[in-house]
Amino acid sequence: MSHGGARKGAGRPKGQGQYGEPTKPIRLPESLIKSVLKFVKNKGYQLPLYGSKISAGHPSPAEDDIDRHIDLNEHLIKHPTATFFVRASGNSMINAGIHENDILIVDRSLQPQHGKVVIAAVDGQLTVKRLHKENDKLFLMPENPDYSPLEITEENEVYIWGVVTNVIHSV
Amino acid sequence: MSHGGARKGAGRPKGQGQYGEPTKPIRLPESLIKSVLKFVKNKGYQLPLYGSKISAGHPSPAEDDIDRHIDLNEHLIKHPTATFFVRASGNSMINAGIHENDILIVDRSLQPQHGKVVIAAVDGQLTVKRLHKENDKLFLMPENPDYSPLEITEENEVYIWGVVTNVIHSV
DNA sequence: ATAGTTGATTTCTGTACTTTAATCAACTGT
DNA sequence: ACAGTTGATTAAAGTACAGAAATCAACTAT
Repeated sequence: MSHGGARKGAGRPKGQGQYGEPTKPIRLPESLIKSVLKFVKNKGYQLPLYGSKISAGHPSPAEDDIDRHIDLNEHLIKHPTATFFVRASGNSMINAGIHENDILIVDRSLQPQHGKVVIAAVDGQLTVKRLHKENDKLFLMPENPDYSPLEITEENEVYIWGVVTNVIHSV
Repeated sequence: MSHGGARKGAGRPKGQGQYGEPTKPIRLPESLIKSVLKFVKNKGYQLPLYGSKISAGHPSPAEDDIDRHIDLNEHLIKHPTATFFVRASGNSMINAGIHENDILIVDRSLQPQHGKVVIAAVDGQLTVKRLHKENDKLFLMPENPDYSPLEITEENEVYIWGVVTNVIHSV
């Protein structure tokens, strides 16, 4: 009086889970569970990055043109604990591609070297400038002919916060 | 012959876990476990966004100036399944803040309306232009005086891929 | 006294196990 | 014959439980 029985194909099919693949229980801090579930739902925000050439037709950019998939956080933020964002104001760095209200990604763990764009505090105001070293003198150089360089001396209290790595501009 | 015994303060202290807060086991797809652990280690990539004013001194940008904490993915990508990235080439949109090699964030779920910056396929080549509607005619407008507008007609095979929402520029 | 040892206690952590879900095939009634 | 029912089977999902870790206080030896 047997029903069913051992046979191929019986049982719940594989890949029927919500993720279509095997899962494992992992302990997560409660405060992050919500955002982790969102993160997982979006497959870790791994989105395709295309080049500029696409094959003809228009079903979708050609698969073979996909350079790779990237996650903005991982791609832009190398030192998460040392990184912060600043909203840019003014247009003294317009020629470096920094516009009013852009979001600047600042990495505090990078050395502010000659030629780097840095965030500096001048008179209690954050400002973006390119750091320029010349004959042991340090300058904060704007990249806009309407503005003047500022030399960093003992007198003026200038503190360099970090190095700007990327600019996020809203079109 | 008893040692220890029930008493206040005995036992492993609370908040001694690696996250300093209660945890819960959650099932995750195996392929994403690695990146989820990274995500959790970085506290969900929630980083502070500062304004441009800071209080004097230089221990750290004043706490009260923190607008909020943001996650780049959540902030920039509203429709994860419809979003992709394209690397910009050429400088026909320089006046819109789009430079060579910038990464463009493109949302395919947004309507390409008049005035929006769009990604279009022209002759099998991806191009960025501003969409311009005038008397029922559609144009792809460069934002660089050295380039000319292109009218979208039945003849030329122009397909609009999506709307550019943000530009990521490396300094 | 004082330092080290040991049992009791509490929390943390990973995974084993139970419950639920989905499918197949034999069985049953019309 | 055909549709519906039921047991067997396998996979998925959530949780309970056992072992590890950390701390306290009584005990012990010096």
